[in-house]
Amino acid sequence: MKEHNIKPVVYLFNSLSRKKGTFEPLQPPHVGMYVCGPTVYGDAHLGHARPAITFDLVYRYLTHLGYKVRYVRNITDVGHLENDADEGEDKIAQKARLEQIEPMEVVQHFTVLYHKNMDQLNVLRPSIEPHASGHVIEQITMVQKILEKGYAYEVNGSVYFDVEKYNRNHHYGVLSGRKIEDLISNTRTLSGQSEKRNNFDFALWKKAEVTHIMRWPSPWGDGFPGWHMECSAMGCKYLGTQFDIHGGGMDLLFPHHESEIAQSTIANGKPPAHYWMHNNMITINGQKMGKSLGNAMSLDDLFTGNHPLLEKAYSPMTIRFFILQAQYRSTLDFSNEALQAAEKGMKKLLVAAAALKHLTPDSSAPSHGVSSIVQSCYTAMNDDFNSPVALAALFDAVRIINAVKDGLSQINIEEHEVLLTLFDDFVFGIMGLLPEDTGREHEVVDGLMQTIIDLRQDARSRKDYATSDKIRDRLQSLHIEIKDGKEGTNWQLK
RNA sequence: GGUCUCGUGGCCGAGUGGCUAGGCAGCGGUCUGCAAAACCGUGUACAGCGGUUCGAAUCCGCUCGAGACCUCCA
Repeated sequence: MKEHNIKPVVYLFNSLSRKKGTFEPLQPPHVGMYVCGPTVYGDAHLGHARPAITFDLVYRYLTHLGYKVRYVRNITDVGHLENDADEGEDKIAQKARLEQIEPMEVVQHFTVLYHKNMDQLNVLRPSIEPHASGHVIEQITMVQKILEKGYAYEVNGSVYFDVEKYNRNHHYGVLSGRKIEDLISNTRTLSGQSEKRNNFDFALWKKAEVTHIMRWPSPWGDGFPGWHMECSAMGCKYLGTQFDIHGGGMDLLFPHHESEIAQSTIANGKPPAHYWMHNNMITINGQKMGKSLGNAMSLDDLFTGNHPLLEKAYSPMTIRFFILQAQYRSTLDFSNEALQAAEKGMKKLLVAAAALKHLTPDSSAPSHGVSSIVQSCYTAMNDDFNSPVALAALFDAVRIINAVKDGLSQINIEEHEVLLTLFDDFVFGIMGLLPEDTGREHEVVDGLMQTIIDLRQDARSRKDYATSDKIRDRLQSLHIEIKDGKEGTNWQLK
């Protein structure tokens, strides 16, 4: 483990117990984490950013603490069952038919787009990113195991999980808090239902109709895997039959994760994950944002400002900061006002981070109590990854940095070092924020700006304010902000 | 209908029994040729009603309101 003053005891909220508890990996220092990734049949939207950033934070923080994390996040490219007019048709296949192109072409297109957007958000790539389509054999094998154990039945080329039988000696509903009796009256009528023994049984393998494009051969004929199979099969393949953390959006709690638990428990003799973590939803006007609700905002829309709900474009880092300003288990309400507040707050933090590097420490300066800020950051993150509280602590440091920068206070060498480390670790390493103007032309621009600032300074010393104001106004119209301070003049892009 | 969650100041958002969360916006001041930025100061916020307690935003009950899941979804 990396050396820290703070004992790295992480408390996390486990959806299984609905309580916070200490995080104890099965095989420390190794941590296995599986997170449900995107179905690549449409643009990546704000809703995809939340789990990606949430679990990126978890990944970064656990890694920072010294854990060796294997982070697996899947790409769903075999589709799930659609539930509109084309009931039962594979999502990917449906889109492909519409566009008259190959399903895998659709998959490729949206996978590339997803990766691009995630890179923009500075979300680290997971250790392994398995595709469901590349693991059909593993899924078939797992279905066979469940059949052998007698917890599934084949009907007409499809295989279903026998929930009622499972529930006799297990609890189908441990995760979501449901009771099987409640499910009986509440399950919707779906195609193929008549084949099922009970309408709450779920498909492990589904027969492909002749028109179905995406299909694979199996012992039960041509078909495709059931909705929950891929995560169980791939999680098991790369992390073992039991691993530490399984994550995803709250909307996946039931039936997806519940069913994963059931089928893995039968296939492997034990439930798959020790800790289940679920991020909450992003809302628009208090309502969940979702692809199927038609109110989803794509990440490209956000980044370009090209959407009727958007007053302006918001940078990827603004989106990241916005998401980190809420604890992952809370809903986060979207609005232009909130996004603009996040934008300004983040800028303040990043400007201070840059200024920190150029502070001149004073060996005789008294202490600012910086170590308590460091402690607060760790305490916050250890408490179920409470990023907003950690950010609040960082803003305490911002105040100190600005005071020193303005010559209103001094900082000693030790505390300067502590702050440099803190910002490297937390702002950049753990929160994953990036300064936004890190172009290659940066140095040139810097030089040009310095020249202009010097000229303006000359004018000012001649009291030629007409010229100095003209320079400032022209720069202003280019969204370059001139800031005169005690230590000289700075500039930044607005 | 069933299961569950939430309701915090102008906005976002932490906080789970007593100690200033924080950010944005606003107001007053310092600095500045003017400004911007920064800094300092500034808000009797916890949906309502009742209960427990020396003490409740925090625990309990009820009422009202909002949302999620039960169907693919992050």
